[in-house]
Amino acid sequence: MAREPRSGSQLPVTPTTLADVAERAGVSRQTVSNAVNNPDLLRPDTLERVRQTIAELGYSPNRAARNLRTRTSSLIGLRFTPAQEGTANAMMDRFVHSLVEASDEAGYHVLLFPADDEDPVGGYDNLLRSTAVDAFVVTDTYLGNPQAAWLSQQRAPFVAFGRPWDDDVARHVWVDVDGAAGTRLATQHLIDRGHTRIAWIGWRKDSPIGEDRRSGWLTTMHANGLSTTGLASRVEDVVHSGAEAAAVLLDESTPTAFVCASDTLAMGVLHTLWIRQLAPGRDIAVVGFDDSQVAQVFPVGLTSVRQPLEDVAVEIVRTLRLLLSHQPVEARGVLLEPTLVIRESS
Amino acid sequence: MAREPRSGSQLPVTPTTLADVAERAGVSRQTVSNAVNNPDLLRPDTLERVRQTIAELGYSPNRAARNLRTRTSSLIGLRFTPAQEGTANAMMDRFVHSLVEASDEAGYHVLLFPADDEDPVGGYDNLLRSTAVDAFVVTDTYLGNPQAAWLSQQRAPFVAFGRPWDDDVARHVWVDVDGAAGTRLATQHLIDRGHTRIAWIGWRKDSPIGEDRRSGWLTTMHANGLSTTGLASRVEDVVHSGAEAAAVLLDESTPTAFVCASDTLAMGVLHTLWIRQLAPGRDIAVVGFDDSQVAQVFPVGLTSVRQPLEDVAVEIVRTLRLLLSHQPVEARGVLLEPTLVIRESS
DNA sequence: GGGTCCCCCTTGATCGATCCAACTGCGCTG
DNA sequence: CAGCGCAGTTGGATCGATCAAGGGGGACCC
Repeated sequence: MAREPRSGSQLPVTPTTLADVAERAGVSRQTVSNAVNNPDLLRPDTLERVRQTIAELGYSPNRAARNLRTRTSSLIGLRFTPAQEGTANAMMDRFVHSLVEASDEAGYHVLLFPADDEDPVGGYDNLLRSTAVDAFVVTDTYLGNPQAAWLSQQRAPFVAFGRPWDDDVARHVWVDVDGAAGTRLATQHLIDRGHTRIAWIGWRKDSPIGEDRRSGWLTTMHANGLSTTGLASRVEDVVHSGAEAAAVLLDESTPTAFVCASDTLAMGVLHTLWIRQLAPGRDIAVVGFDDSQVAQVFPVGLTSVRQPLEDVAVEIVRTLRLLLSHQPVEARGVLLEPTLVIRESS
Repeated sequence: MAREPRSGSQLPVTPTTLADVAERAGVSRQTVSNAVNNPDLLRPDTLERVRQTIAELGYSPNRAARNLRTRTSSLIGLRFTPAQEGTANAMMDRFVHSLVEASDEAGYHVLLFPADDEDPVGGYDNLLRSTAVDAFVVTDTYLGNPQAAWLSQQRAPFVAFGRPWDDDVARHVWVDVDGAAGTRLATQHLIDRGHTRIAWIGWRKDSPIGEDRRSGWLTTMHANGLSTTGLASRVEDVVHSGAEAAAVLLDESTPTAFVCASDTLAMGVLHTLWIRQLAPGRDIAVVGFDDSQVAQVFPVGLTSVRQPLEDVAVEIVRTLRLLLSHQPVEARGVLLEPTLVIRESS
């Protein structure tokens, strides 16, 4: 089993194995394994000697062998939906970045696999049965999505980013951001600035996330004794629709501020203001949702609700570790608070 | 070795193995393996019988065991740089999506690992030595970046998205987009629309990518007999700088159009136009680079150069497969042509 | 002196796939 | 009828790690 050490820093044809280290350090394989995984079991001087040999030979445990024996992979699967080019998608990308960071700190890597429209659970099934990943992070848990239910049924460990809105079925663990709290922040911010006629432009009624965000605006308005009649609009999540809705609301209800369910819709409002020669922030205030790049780069900075995606990722990874180590999870769901990033538009 | 088949569609505690399939189908393990990996070696009726058993038991080969034996992982490593929140980053995210799709079709998955600023090759080294990935895709090959050179030296298979600009050192395989061709398209488009005084706002001189894009503008102007004196500006890639540069150029050289090295800078130009009450597209034309979401969502759609990232990803995966199967790669580098997405701003 | 711990380390078996060499029919040839 | 080649199949070894037992030796106690 003797092997040549790495010449220079060149990778050898066959990488160093645990047995190589053992022989060189004059100990058994198990001792080397313990030096890596259970250092407390070794006498300090032995540990030091083995560690030095590991460093000398540039040894890293073979992932495949370890995975085979321990029946784990240190990989977290994430279905990466195809680029749809909207502001919501950009939010997801920011989340993926956070997830990669958080996972790494817990010793996990993130494995991406594509979405297959025809077979929504196909990718999951494959990775699960071939024991390629330890767990999943599920991101699209909107109403009627089969993934979460399917994974639960398979007893596959996973954490969802997003609440199960039809909670009579779902019994899984989740982390989410309180959208209503976000729009409450936004609305209160505008009220504090003296606005009283604050309009809402949101998504269609069948979107639970949209209705949640809408409720934040609604309750805050009412809590402040402000009327909301004629000030709400529900449209498709595209710039064009946002612009139209803003035009109609301006004509019919003369609002002085807009709270939107997304930055995309807020862009639409800004478009209408532009056409009507109204200055955002001075004439009319606008607040968006998601703090997308558009909000940041836009010449007139767009005030927007920002989801704490870094925290979401950390919380998800923390929960995953509990699940994987079969420890009890304190709460089935965790709800995090968003923040308001204030810019020139309000 | 007898195991219970899966009850219903529930995942068993210990998944089905190749030996289970063999026993149930009344053949040897090797025959099952061949049915999966070398179907031609089996008699049609045997193959059919084994395949049916595989389907019945819901068998998928254990990834770890296969990886250990074959010394491959079917994983492609990609360093996922932390979210810097610029338009360039959004471009990378779009590329990752394409890469996941292209990899999947070739039977690979994408493994993300975070960037460590202190040790630029740390993540690579780890994955390489632990044989966790088969190859890498390197995305940040700008001047002076050590990754590519280091990987080459380690004889690690990888393909770069981006040319090695200091090509006296680099000898690796790459795929890139012809930035100069993009700005040529943009400039010619503006010339065709009757513009003669077309300004350039680009990055600082030490960016080879920026200089490449600049050259496309320069050569096209000269090829059409147009002067470029006083029409070029090199600044930081932030909105603010773009706005300033546009203001200076407008005052001093009265251009009627702008070509920018990025959408970020184009946003700055739009900002200045907004302040000066100039209508983009009607009074002054603007072209950006990268076709980011900002360009698409902006009320006045921004004309922008779009990189064919889907094609880049496909080409990268194709090249990787050649590398991994030790087949000769036809060309050390492949240069793809971008397209111009024309919107209202020009 | 001898037994009992405990600490530290070693040995053999194992995870589940693929590689390897050998083995079995079967048809054909000399 | 022995010998040979070919296609299909077989059991055993192997990849490199961890798991589960199994010592050896010193300290300590009776």
